[in-house]
Amino acid sequence: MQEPTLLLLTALADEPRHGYAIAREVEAISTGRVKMRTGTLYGALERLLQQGLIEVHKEEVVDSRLRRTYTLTSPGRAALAAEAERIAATAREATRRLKVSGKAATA
Amino acid sequence: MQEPTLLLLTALADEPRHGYAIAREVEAISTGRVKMRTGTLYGALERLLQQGLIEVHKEEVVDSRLRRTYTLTSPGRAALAAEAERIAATAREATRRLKVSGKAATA
DNA sequence: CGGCATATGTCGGTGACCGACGTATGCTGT
DNA sequence: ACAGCATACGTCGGTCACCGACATATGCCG
Repeated sequence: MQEPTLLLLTALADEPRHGYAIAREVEAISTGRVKMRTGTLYGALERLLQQGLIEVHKEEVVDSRLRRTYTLTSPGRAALAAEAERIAATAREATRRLKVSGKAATA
Repeated sequence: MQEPTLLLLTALADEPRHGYAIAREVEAISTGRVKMRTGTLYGALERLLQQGLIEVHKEEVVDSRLRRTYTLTSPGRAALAAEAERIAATAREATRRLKVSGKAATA
C-alpha cells in the first residue's frame, strides 16, 4: 500500500468525506506535502470500493450535481489499523538501526 | 518511497551488506512478510546508487565471483531518517483517528 | 463577466515492483 | 557420484498505482 492510498484511508478514519474533501484532508494530514491529483484520487476510490475497504456512505445532489460521500468499512478500518502498525514498526526499526550504527561510526 | 526500498535502506542502516544479504535481512526485518525479488533488489540498488543514497562499500572476489557490498551515504542516512519520521507521523495520525471515531461510532 | 474555489471525472504515460528465467559455485545427504 | 539446496548476481517483459493534463460544470466575489 502506497502513501496516497494510506492517507486517503486516514482521511476517512474519523468521519465520512466526499472526494474533494478527501483531497484537501490528505494535504492537511501530510502538512501540505502530498497533493492528491484527481487521477490518483478517483482511481484509488474506485479500487478501494472494489476491494471493499470503503463504501458509499451517502449520495446527495448539491447544486444540481451529484456528491458521493465515502466511509471506511470494517475491513477498511482493520486494514488501516494493520497497515499503520506495520509501518510504525518499520519506522521504529529504521530509527533504531540508524542510532546503533551512529554510535559506532558516524560515516 | 515504497516499502521494499525503505526496507532495503533499513537493512543497510546498521552495517554494510551485499545484495543477497540485503534480501535476507529485509525478510527478517519484516518478519517474513516481504520477500525481495532479485528484480526489485538489483533494480533498486542501481537506482539508489544513481540517487546517491547508497554507495559501493567494498568489492571482493569470493569463490571466484565478484561480491559487491553496499553502504548508506550521508544523504542516504538522512533520507531514511526523514522517511522514517514521516511514516511514523502518518501512522500515529491514522491510529489517532481510528481511536477517535471508534469512541463515537463503532460502525 | 473574468477568475477562482468547489466538485467530479477520463486518459495516456511513467516508473517501481513482480515473476520468470538464466548462470555459477560450494556444501550436504544419500 | 551426483542430486538438490543455499548462496550469489543479474536480465527482461509485464502490471499497476500514481502522475499530469485535460474536460466539464456550478457558485461566488470583485
